[in-house]
Amino acid sequence: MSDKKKQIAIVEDNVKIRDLIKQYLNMQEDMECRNGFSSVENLLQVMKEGDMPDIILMDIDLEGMSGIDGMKLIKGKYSDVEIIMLTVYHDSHKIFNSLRAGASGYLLKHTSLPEIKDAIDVVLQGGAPMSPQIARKVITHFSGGPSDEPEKADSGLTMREQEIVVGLVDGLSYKMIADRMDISIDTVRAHIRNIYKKLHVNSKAEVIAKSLRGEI
Amino acid sequence: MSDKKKQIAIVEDNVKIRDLIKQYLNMQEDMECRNGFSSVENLLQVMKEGDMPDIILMDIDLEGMSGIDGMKLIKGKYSDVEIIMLTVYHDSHKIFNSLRAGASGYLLKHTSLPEIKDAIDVVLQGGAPMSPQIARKVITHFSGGPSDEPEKADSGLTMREQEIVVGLVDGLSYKMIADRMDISIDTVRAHIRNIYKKLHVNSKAEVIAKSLRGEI
DNA sequence: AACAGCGTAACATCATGATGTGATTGTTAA
DNA sequence: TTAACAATCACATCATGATGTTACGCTGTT
Repeated sequence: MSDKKKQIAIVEDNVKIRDLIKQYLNMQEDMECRNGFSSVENLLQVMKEGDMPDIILMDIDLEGMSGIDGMKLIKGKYSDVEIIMLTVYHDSHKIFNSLRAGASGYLLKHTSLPEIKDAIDVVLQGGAPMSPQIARKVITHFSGGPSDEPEKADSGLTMREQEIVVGLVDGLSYKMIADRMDISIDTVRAHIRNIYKKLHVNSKAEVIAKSLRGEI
Repeated sequence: MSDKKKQIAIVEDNVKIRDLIKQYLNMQEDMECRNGFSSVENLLQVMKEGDMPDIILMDIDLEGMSGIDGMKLIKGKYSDVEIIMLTVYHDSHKIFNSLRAGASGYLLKHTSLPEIKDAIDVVLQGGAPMSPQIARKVITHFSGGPSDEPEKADSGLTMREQEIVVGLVDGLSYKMIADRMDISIDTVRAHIRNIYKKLHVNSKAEVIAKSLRGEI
């Protein structure tokens, strides 16, 4: 790691909070926060003049340009700046818009000063800090899926049959499935026969395709 | 919160690791880990008998059914169980498959025991624990955007070979593919040989699975 | 001109998959 | 207590898939 102090910028319109964070960061060995800004416009001004921070702590709810729009702009121009969103919002829309726009992390504002410091360290090490509540939303979003499938068409497969399907999807042969499930190959055949009947197919390939299309 | 101890289950094929975690969790006030399992199959057996854990710590790399497949099965049947994936993999595919399959958290295995305990607490409070490195990958994925899929893992398949793959995914036999493409069945065989070589697989099933996972 | 890669094709051989028939055990619901 | 169904296993047979080897014409590159 370079021993040069990392430059941190803060964009936050509440002066008290801003100065508090700024002071705290300046007490750290390895970071320096020269500038605090009350708006994205101000920050951009300074960056255009060549004063490039390594990491930006950005509030979402700002006067003028929003933090999210600001981030898009900044990421567009200076793509290697890391930006951590700092906000009171739990709102999923804001969170996902931020992440999509390229945020490196997303912290809730009740985060303590040491935690903010830790978050910055995490980003410097290539990680992404996230409050657990935020992570939960992200994951829920994933689970819900991008195009989330309405219903899982049950197909009435039994436990055992589903396990067989899993084996097929994993690309296993009957023999390997039999070994994995500790049953005979003829039993595997029997199950597969029943699966074919229930799914109205007649080849391994179709079962795999159906399964991976979420039609099982 | 209820004052009843939360039931934790562990699925991990390394007995040492499993027992270590189990012991540690049992030393906690508010959690109990009665059962450790070496495979998803074993866990499912016990769950089927009505022994329902609140949270499952699940290794990804297991004998028999993989942790990801296992999670899909479990989430399908018992959707309100929380599952935390525990793994050595940084591999993006595994991570996203886990999250999509409904994992409540994703920890790397070097995670310390107290951190695992904290992770469980986080889940119980409705959050989602995530190692910073994992969070980073998730965010990067988001930044890539939901609509665009830039990673078309090329695999270097030729036009003709891709047509063959389409045929396979459609569930066609060699003969049917030959007819559709108006070539001989031996040519289909030849193409498929080359496809297998390029994709490092050795069955129709694997090609179909890869293709439908967007890995081609 | 020589080389490499693609698309085409044939022949052979063994492994695997698909399907029919039939049977035993246990659990569950009518 | 039947009847239905899940899960287990066996034997048989034919179709399909996997893999090795070899070969020819075409195209683009060195």
